[in-house]
Amino acid sequence: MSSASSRRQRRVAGRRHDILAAAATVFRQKGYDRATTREIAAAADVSEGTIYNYFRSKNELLMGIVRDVVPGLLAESLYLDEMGDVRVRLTDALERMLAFVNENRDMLNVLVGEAWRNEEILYGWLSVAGQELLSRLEKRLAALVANGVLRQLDSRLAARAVAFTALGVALPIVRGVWDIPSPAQRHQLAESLADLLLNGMMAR
Amino acid sequence: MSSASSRRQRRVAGRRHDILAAAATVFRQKGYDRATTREIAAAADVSEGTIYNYFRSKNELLMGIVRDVVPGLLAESLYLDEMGDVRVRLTDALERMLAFVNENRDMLNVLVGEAWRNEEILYGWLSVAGQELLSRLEKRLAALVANGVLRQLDSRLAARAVAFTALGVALPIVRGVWDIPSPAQRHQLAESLADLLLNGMMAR
Amino acid sequence: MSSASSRRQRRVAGRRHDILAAAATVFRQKGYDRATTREIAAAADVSEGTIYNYFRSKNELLMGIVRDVVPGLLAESLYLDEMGDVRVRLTDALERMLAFVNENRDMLNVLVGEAWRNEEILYGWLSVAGQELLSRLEKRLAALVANGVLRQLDSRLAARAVAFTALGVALPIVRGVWDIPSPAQRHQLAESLADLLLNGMMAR
Amino acid sequence: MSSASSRRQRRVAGRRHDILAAAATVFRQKGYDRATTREIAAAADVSEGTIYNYFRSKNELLMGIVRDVVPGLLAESLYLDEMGDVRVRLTDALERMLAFVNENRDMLNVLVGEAWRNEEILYGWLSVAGQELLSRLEKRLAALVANGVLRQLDSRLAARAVAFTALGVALPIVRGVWDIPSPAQRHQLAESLADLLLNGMMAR
DNA sequence: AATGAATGAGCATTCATTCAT
DNA sequence: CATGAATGAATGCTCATTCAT
Repeated sequence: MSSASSRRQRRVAGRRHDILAAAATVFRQKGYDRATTREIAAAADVSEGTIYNYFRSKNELLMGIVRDVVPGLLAESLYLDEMGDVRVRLTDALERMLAFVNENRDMLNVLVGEAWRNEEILYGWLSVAGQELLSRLEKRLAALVANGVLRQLDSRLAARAVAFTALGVALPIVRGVWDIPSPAQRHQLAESLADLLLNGMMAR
Repeated sequence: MSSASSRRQRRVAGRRHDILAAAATVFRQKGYDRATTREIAAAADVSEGTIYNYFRSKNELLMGIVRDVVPGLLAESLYLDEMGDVRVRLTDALERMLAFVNENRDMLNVLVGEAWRNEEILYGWLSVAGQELLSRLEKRLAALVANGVLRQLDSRLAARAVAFTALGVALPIVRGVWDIPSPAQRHQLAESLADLLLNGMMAR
Repeated sequence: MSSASSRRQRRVAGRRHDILAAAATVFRQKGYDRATTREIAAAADVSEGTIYNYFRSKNELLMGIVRDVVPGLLAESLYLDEMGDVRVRLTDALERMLAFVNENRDMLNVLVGEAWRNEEILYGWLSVAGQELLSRLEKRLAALVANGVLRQLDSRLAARAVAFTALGVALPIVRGVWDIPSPAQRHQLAESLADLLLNGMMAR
Repeated sequence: MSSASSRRQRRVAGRRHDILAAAATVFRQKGYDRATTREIAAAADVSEGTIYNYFRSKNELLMGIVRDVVPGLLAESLYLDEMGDVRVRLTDALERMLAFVNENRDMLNVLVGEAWRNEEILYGWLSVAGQELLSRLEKRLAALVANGVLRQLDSRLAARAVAFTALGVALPIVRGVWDIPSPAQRHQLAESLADLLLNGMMAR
């Protein structure tokens, strides 16, 4: 019967996801190296052996997390190409970024922490996503400069400034040293950052 | 004899420092967890046992590195309190920060990487230094706002924006994904960032 | 229905045999310890669980193989009790032994390899078969000595010499370091060995 | 002082040997696969970690045993090239072989047992030693045939017959199913085997 | 102080066996 | 009966730390 087999399939898919979520939690708490497969198994309420029915090794757990997060990272990247006031659009983009970071704190925490040491993750996944984001951003800024909306500036450098400011804001959230901001706080933060980035701090 | 004992002190201090430098190198290459005391001993050209004559544990090596770096972090913090054009001062401050980061890449790499997981390092040292920097920066910005040099803005938020932009720029250097910038490049980068932070991206 | 139940019996017997054959193959390739039930199941085109419907444990697979081989070992043992020229009879016996070894290489390989370690197999089966063979052989030789066909010799020792020579020749075949000899080669080998055993190497 | 360092060297050499001897004992009792490093460590009265200060892996223990045994195997090979009565010389050679087998029962047991499964050991060491022995033996026999001491026979086949007879006699001793023969028993056994090999079983 | 061999707790991974479906 | 996911004990190996020399 399809119901029996599909139920099993669902259970199997569920297990995979459960194990990955448990791994992300333990990796965030202890870091990849200090996390043990025993802890992960306990966190997933599964025996140690079961982990190896779904993943070939501890490292595959990490890679599974990477694969789950990175696509969203790209999908949620800053959209500035739509119509409308540049301030509104930048605010909106920053806000969505903050929301994404907020929702994926655990996995991003693991991802960034391991990328700091693991070249495979850094260059194979995170760096790829980062380059993609930067290049999209640079094109939008160049277009806005051409339109005369933004002043003459090095669009490559400006893209980095925007991206790194966003990174600088996101990191403390991901690391958990900033309390999770509420949606309203996120909106205000995004607005203020957009204001600063567009108008600078100087008095006129 | 004072000369004899001071010579001994110097030799001892030298050994201590050599071991710490070796540990920082190995920690950067492999990360704290994957680094072995055997490797550190080899890198310091010392036996494994000798490490334990100077440090109580592997973790103390990490803490020794922290203690060596953090004071410089505070000493090199952004000085904006002197006289002169705000643009020149901000440029100068950013430039010095980049130079400091450049010179201490190895130890900062270890420090940031471990702070990502280690609450003791994060809250005991890095966070303390960060809070100190932020609070100094906020005071300077508030003073400049009061002077009318800067426009009315949330000085707390602006301080964060400046600090996080600096962080965002520094991280790739520390991680080693950006080539080490030359002094000239650093100056130009600092100038551009100061310009963006002060004047924003908007056309006037 | 008797036909239905006998069909089931045959199917069951078939499965049992298939699993045992698969086990013998995998045991020969990897050795008992390094063979996994998963591999055996795959080789038998059966699920892992099914093995345990026919055998209580992995060890029972080994014992099943033993039980399959040992009776043949005894049945094919050296017959010297018939009439005729002793040289012809010894040649014939050695030839049949070689043919048996050739045909049962896989199972004998497993059997000997495990008997080397496993007291149960060695003493419970192989040694029993060996003792039986030796004692039959000794009796034949003693009779031939009594008949004056063979010279005065320690029939116990002579039996061992014959048996061990046969063993020494058979082992490399079983182990697979000798190419499988053709029937013609087997005949020639048997003839030469019989000649040596009967006439020795000395010039007259 | 040389005494201190040489003492350490001796202790180190002793440890290596102790561990290897313990490994040989456990390997013989349980076989390579069923032997655990924990047991070996206990048998050597050493901690598990210490094993790995002297050997890279469990497999290296096996290889260490191989390297210890094989040279002796070749050195003790059958010398038939000296002057004197062929019967005396063959008896002597067989006797020395039996003595060697007797003294190295444990290590030979491991060696043969593992060669049964392990191609590296079989072809890398045992087979090499065997080929060397066979070729030496064949040359001696050919020379004796040429001298007219032995009758016309296929020296290749005769060498195999002698070697395999020796193998067949040695195996039960190595396996431990024959009680360890006393020197006197070994002499008598060697004499009888030499007699059989040289004169055969036939009445004249 | 310096050395490096010894220690043993701890870890990732495997695999025979069980049992719900 | 057949299946194969789940189990968890067992294993080879690592490495921070100790300590006799």
